[in-house]
Amino acid sequence: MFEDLMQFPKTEVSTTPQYRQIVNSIRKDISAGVLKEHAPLPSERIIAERQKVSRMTARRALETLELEGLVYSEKRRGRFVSPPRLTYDISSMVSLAAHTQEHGNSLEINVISSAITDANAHVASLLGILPGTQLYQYTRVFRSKGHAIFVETEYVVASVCPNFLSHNLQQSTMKLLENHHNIKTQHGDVKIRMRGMSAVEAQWLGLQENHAGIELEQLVYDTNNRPFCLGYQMWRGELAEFSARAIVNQND
Amino acid sequence: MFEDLMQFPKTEVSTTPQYRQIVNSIRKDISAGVLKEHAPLPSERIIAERQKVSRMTARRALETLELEGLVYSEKRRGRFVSPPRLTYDISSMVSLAAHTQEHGNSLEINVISSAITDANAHVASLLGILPGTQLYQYTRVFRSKGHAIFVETEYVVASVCPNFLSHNLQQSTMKLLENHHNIKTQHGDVKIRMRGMSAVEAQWLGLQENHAGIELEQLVYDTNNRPFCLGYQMWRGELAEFSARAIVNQND
DNA sequence: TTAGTTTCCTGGTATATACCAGAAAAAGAG
DNA sequence: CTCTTTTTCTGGTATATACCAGGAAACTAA
Repeated sequence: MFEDLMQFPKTEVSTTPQYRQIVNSIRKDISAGVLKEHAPLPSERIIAERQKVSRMTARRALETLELEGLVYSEKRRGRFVSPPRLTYDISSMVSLAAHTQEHGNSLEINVISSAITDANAHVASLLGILPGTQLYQYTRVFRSKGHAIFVETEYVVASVCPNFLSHNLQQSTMKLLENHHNIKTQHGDVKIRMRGMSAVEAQWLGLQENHAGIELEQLVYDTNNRPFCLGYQMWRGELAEFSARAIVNQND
Repeated sequence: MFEDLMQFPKTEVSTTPQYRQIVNSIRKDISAGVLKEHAPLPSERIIAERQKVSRMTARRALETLELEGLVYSEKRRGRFVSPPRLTYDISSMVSLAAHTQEHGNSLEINVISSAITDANAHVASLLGILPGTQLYQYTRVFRSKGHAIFVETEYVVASVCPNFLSHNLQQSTMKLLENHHNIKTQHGDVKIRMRGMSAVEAQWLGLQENHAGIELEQLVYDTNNRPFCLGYQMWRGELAEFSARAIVNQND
């Protein structure tokens, strides 16, 4: 299965570091399809043995592949080949859940927690409300084919949608608010940044702490131009791709 | 200067790993302002000595801080505190160069290379031209206060702007095309993804290979709805934040 | 068959050591 | 004072070893 690893001529005095040679070899196997998506990679110890390097060197090679996004690791289970990226169109504020389901790709939603809370200073200032105002807060994990893609925490102003939490949260929030509370979304302000995951986020996604991810902050406005929902999505960086359409400001 | 590192009670039998305790300690110093932006962190050897851990453990702590984006490293010079993120508004296709300069933050542009090339299959398909069509290709590094932020490679269809490369490329491309070639930008399709840097990209930015970054792919259309410019920006992930505005599709 | 236990395998943490290459500062020469 | 050389400091690579904790599979007793 991992023949390429064997053939690599280590005798050849190369200036490229050993760990990087291993990286290249595995990368080749992945792009050639020898290793398919979600397939387990050889373990640190096995690579060390086959390549005649120390385990720490093998480890470094695998960690590099993780950094590149070609490989992901689950806590103590092993390392696996990353599947192709999932594209999320942030310009069309349509919830990913609705979008993906319409296109046949299943997207499972797990509700981790839901509660009524009081807005803290940060959330309050973004939502334009007073600190202490009642909010619905809930956290959901989104999976595709059994694999966690991202985790989302949303804050919804409670006064605009009484008994919100009594609904089934395993669906698109925007559609839920539209159908049951007559709130129409007008637009959203989105911010995207790269960030290391916190301990809880990593746990929710079944990953190793400090896994690199992309955070998506969404502030959603209703047709009265008032913000009513704030969401934070933490995506596995290697699985995500975001698309947007930029319109030129004519009076510039 | 690094007093906090000394006081940390390592005797306290904690379940949190030593390297993570060091991470927390340094993180505290950064958020408290003891360590200011671009300030050098103590070296691996010094941390190892002071904290009475092996150098590899100190190293792991510093690498974790890099993953989190709080710290960046320059090749063999040392590690430094990351400055605050720079926000780039992808919705208003205004070039970052123009935008930043209007707001007083200087943004220096270094032209690394510029040439006339033939479109390869990939670029051609995106630009809607035939492979082999002549293109202007140029690479520029963008710096703020002397620190590299991102590197950009753009491909412009040569036929629409003769003698394009004779202009000074140390300015906004969109404005240049508008002023000298009467090409007006209408909109752009943007894609954002996290990626490890290639060797050259890292070199251009003065960073270590496999530094995590964010790639921004921009396909720019003119008022005839024809794509004329393709750009790839590689941002230092810890320094970038992208904002966009999403408009809801009413007939959804 | 099923439920529980044991064993093996995985990565996670940690140490101590060694040498290399490049950046930068210190020392020396003119 | 400037230019060159040397030394020191930085991270980068690499080895060999050790023990731990949790997942998974195999084995074992009901």
